Amino acid sequence: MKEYNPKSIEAKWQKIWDDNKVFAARIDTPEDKAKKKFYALIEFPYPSGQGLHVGHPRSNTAMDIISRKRRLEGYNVLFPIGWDAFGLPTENYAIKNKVHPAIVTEKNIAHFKDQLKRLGFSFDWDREIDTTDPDYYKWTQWIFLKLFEQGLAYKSKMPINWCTECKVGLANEEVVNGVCERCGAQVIRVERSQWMLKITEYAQKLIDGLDDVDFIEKVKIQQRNWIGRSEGAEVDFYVPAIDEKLTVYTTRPDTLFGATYMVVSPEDPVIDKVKDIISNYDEVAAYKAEAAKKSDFERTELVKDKTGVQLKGIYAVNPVNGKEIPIWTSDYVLVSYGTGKIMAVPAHDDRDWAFAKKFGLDIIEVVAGGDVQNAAFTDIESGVMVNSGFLDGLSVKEAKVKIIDWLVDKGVGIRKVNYKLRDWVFSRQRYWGEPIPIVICDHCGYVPVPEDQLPVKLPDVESYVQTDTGESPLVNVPEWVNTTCPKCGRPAKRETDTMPQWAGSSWYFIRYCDPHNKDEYISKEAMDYWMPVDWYNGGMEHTTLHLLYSRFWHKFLYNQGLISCPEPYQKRTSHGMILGENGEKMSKSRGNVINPDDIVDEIGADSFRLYEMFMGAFDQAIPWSTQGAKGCYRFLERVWKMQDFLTEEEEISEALKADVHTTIKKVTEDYEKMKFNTAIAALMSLVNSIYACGKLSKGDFKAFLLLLNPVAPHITEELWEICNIDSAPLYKAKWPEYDEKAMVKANVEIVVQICGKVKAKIVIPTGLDKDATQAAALADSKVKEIVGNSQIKKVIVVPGRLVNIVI
RNA sequence: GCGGAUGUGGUGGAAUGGCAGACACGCUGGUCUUAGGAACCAGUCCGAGAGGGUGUGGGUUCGACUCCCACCAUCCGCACCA
Repeated sequence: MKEYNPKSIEAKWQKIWDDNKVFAARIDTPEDKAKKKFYALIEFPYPSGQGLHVGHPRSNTAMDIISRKRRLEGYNVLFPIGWDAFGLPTENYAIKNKVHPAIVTEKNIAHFKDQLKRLGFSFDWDREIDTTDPDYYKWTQWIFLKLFEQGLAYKSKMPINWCTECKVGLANEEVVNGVCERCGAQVIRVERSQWMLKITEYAQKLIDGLDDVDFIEKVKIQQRNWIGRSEGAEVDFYVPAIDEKLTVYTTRPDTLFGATYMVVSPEDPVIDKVKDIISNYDEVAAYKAEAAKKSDFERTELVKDKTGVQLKGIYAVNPVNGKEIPIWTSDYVLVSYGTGKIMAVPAHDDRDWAFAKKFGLDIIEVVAGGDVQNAAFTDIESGVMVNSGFLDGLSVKEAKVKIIDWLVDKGVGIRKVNYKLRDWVFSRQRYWGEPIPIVICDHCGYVPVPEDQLPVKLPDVESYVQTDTGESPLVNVPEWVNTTCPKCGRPAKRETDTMPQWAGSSWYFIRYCDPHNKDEYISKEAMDYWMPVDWYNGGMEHTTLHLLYSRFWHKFLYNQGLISCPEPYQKRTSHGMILGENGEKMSKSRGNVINPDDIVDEIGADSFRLYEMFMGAFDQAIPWSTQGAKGCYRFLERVWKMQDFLTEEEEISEALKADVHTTIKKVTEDYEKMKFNTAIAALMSLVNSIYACGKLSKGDFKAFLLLLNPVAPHITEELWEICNIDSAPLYKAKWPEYDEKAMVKANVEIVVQICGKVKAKIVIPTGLDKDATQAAALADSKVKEIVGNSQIKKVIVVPGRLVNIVI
């Protein structure tokens, strides 16, 4: 027997798989199409300069296991790979080192590809895509134009999140704790004209669609929370001084009788309108200026301490009782949610209560059950309406229905659903992104670039740095910017903003089905066969970003009749992070980064993959342990040496046979549930049993190799070949099946408890009935001794498991 | 504050109503060795033992890591969303 040499084995099989295109997904022949399809997807990597980190292989290996298992089960499997290559780090690197981002990208991709190939993933490399390839982003631009045609892409001057460091506008999703998700610099609000995508139009569809897909529950919950649907009413408050209605949004219309003042956000246009009417405009204007200066971070920091100014000299009329209430402005009311105005009910809302206490405003109880002078009473389950005219005596729930009917009837309010979700800021003032295919014409406005002129390619520029005003470096390329209007033919300018990183990844799973199509973004044939993705694994950090954005694009395409399924992903799972050996998040600055290359060099890809799957529960964060990885290498060495155990015997023992079948069942089921750690533990146990026997039949070895193959594909193929398990290679074999009958052993050990404490163990024949089991337990000498003369009150028998005697 | 999770040996974890600690890592002792950071063998929850033991306190049950109630701790996400 040769020594186990992972390096040569792995190189050998990777070449065989490649040369024979073993993992190519095809629908060329009727036989291909007759097969059941399985589309497995991982989030395509961003090819950063640092190369692959150990997080990538965790997701990749998991889906590789599922894909390999599916192939052995006879499915036609699509398991593609590509590059999400537009983005800031590459651009920043390009700026610093004065290299074209395309060259940096090419270099990084080559490095990533090399690293991934060494790990032996069964990707279909013929379908490799790259979001920065004009042949790819042509279709990204094409989809943008579809959105534009339907009015879902629009330009709007609005306050956006501006990163002071990256000098770039950010989506809400990219702002974390008031700082830039990427660089950590402060984010401030600035007014800018931006391209926006109307994801809000799909808010309800994005919620509803979750009912029809198999996503892990926490993903669904997080998406629902992020979209933030709430039901309530809009109510009009008349303001006599300007003869206008101010409309507020509330989820508690039942508390309308308790509204003692009104608050508008500092940005509300009504402030301008009352400029000459109110007596303290200077004070209000100063407050407004102060609020505008505050960054989001400062605004959230001051959560507890409420500020505000009354608009003195005017009041609003509560439609339900004609009461005149003061109007205030405060930054605890957000311009971007609801109507930007609220009715304040301090008795039943914590924020209003804090504000009212600070400024000495009235607190009127309208729901009985609390002590509203000491704290807001916000329980909506138990309260009964009081001080509320025709609502008195009703429950909160009943009052809600009745008041809305009343408001609608009187024409002073409507039922209203609101969402926290905002439209998606889609412009970036950066170079390394897809150009937005729009021409700005003084006469015609925003004019889409005609389809036959796509792609609008990125021109070369001298410098990738934004201008001082924060515009895209593309403005410095006059020969590119200056063009003619496709509509009227007069001189016009190209849009210089580019798309955000999220654009290319919002539809890449569609392109994988038909990556080389020059005429369409996907053919009908490929779409009908491959879509939707059957199983998508990825990180939780993408739940409210990529995962939501791509569902939005997909639903839009579905609405346009451009794709045949309403949801892109049938199933979504998520892996836990791999931490450094010290239990902290892996990062360069902490110096705890593990490079997969080093591990593969030392113990090989199979051991590396095995350890990544064995280290712990797949969905939990787990610290890396290089020692643990070496333990997996030891296991594979033991597997390697099993070739010496092979005998001509067909069955070694009944017990081993039962072990093999039990393991087939366990491993088959555990892989499906992504319980890779216990599947591998079962395989290790089986190896321990085989070692105890010291011999092994070919049939048992065959089953074992197939079970281990998805995790450790190289060593299993090699052993299959050298032990001559079959004339065809393992990758052409069939997944093993288990026989329930073979899993049953002749005898079984059961536990005898006395009053719930284990006192003895007895071996009885399998299948013994309750009475016989009980008799066997009572006949045991140790049991007899303990029971003695005590009276037996009760005996519980669980056949095949235990007997519990209560005395 | 709201939402979600997690809590078991020295470590990663297993067991989802039926023998707690499977499977590994580490450690201890041994075999072989010039050597061992290799390989193999034995041991390894605590306790001398009876017995005790899954964050804490209660409950349900013949029986609870598992189910119920209350609490504590840690992690993650969202956060003035009316």
